[in-house]
Amino acid sequence: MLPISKNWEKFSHLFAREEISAKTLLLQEGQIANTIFLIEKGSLRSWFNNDGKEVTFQFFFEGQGVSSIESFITNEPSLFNIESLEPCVIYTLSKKDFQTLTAQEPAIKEEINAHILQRLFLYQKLFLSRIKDNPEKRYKEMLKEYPEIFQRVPQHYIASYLGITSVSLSRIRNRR
Amino acid sequence: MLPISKNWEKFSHLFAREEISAKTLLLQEGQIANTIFLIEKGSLRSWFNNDGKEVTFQFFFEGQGVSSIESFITNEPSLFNIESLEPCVIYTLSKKDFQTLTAQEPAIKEEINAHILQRLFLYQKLFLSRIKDNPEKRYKEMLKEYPEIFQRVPQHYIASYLGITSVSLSRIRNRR
DNA sequence: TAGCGTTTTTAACAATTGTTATCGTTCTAC
DNA sequence: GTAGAACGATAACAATTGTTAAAAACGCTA
Repeated sequence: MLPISKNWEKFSHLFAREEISAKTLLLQEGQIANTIFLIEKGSLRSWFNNDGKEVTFQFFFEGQGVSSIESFITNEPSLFNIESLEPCVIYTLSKKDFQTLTAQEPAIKEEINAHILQRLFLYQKLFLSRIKDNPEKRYKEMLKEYPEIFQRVPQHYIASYLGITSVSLSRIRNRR
Repeated sequence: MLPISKNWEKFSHLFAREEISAKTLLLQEGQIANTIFLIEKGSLRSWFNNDGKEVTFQFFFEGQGVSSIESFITNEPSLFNIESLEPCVIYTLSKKDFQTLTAQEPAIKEEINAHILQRLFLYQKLFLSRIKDNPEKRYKEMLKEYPEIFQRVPQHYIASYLGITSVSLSRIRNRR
């Protein structure tokens, strides 16, 4: 999630509003990210292909800013796809405009750096969760912490996120 | 690993040489880290207690700088222990001296920031490995990438690092 | 080198998850 | 509104891992 603050609002004219349908690919694995997306309505997920299997590893909702920020910053190919889960209203910001913006507003550069740190702390947390907890415990943790996700996201994506098959998640959910 | 560079050498007088035996606790979970360790000889591991079970999650060798850098910087209690695997020769740097040092040498502050980023990228990599790969694949990856670790580190610590029991690792190793 | 604690292997069994397939149900696009 | 795709539950079976225990191998040191 990019922290969208006052700093950004002054530049709202640089953002383009877009309506997209569900399952729209906003960024493809291997491409260099040249856009930042802000979600006004709807949800996105990031996923990558692992030996023919989709692995979902993050969900995004209203108010969040989304990008393959590593790719966006370093110009390296993105390691993952960004795709809509529902019909969305998003605002897009091109890299060119982003550069204009950061040049004029160093505070935004700081925000981006803070954002990268946050992302990486998230990975740390997720990694430790994988070490410590089995799939069932991770499921319960997720249900407790982010119950709203289960209301909006198809279960097989959540299974993928939890590192198990949808069959296994279905079993865990119906374990008395 | 802290990248120990020329910047540090000027301050070698601030480091205290210490010889420690195997299985010495250098930092205890819950304590605030107030020391940075440089390994001249020997090896360390970081681990934490998870419901009574030790979980090892990193190994350190000669030339590496080690600390619970998050705790050291933020003064929050460390989330993990640092313990010697073998008899070691280490150099220790106190937080006080470290602060003197960073005040005089901003480049070292930069190094530390870069180090934190590196650490977090490591978590990202490890997290994705946990998502993508089963224990057997992670073992093979580790054997290919870091064969030297297997020469020096007891197998049950490696098993813990891979997220499996030592029994399971033994089975995987002896799978024809 | 003898003894003791640590580490690794092996075994048997239990629990969990994966795989494949089927079957309703729900969603979506036309 | 209907057809086809997507989704969730379930079943049967296979594969993997966990658990517990015991024995074998190893390494240190007295």
